[in-house]
Amino acid sequence: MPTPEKIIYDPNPPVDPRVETLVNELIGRVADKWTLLVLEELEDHGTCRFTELSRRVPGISQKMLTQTLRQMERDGLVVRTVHPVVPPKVEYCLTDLGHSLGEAFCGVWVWAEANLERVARARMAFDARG
Amino acid sequence: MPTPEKIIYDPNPPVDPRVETLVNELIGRVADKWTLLVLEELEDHGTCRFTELSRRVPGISQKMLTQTLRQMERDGLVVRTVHPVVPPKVEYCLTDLGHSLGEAFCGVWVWAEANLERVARARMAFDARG
DNA sequence: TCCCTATACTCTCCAAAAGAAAGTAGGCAC
DNA sequence: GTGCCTACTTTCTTTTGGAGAGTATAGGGA
Repeated sequence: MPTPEKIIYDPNPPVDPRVETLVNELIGRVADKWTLLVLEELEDHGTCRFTELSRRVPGISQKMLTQTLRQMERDGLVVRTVHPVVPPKVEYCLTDLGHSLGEAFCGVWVWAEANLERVARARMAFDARG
Repeated sequence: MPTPEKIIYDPNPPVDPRVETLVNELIGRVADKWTLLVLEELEDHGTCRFTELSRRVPGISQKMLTQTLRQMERDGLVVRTVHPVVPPKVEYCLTDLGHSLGEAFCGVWVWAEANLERVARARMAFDARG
């Protein structure tokens, strides 16, 4: 006999599971540490060059910056403009979509700033409990 | 002679760089794929047991679920309640802090749902350009 | 002439993180 | 005894990430 498959009452509105999967994937893609930090820099400083970003985003490697920017470009979050000069000059800026994502993340930045202390205290308490 | 250290005008309000570093760290910690998905499940379904979560969060391994829950507990986002019975029973639920983070992320879920199509189209266009 | 600089990558190598799968504890039903 | 149940660990393999060197090209200086 197959597993009887418990019926659990779900108080939430029925959502197409395929949409949910896609949303989860997109969240996983976009809620990435480096994507967030790059997004924030471009929000704050507008159009930036590659080296400028690598200086501004603390701790990012060139490899990850390139990779992150490519993915963001593919997802339609940034535009990449190449100026055919020597030495090379490439500029990145947010699209409307990228900007709207930045706004969506605004609440998280505010939360982080507001709750730094609480998290720090929670960690100390946890670590003290062993 | 040391590098002359270009002076760039920064239009943003001066923020203590130490605070910024801490916020960045916290964002990196909290804006993690699995943390987000677990947070969302606990928001939607309230208190959950370990196995329930591992069933609900698509694709998570037991190792990552344990690890994610531990970190969330350390950060004060969830409470872990052990019922000393056999077989073991452990329940997880969000704290106020966890709940507030869930609300902060709400905008991102809404954004993802609203912009799935745009991202999909952007990707197709990008891939078509080669 | 040769060398150096600047920029935006790209490549290679190694360490760290994540995933898959099997193992563990310890009562309980059979 | 055998096997089951849950919430983990442990081990092993694969993937990912970071450090650092290499690349192309034009202009400037010795």
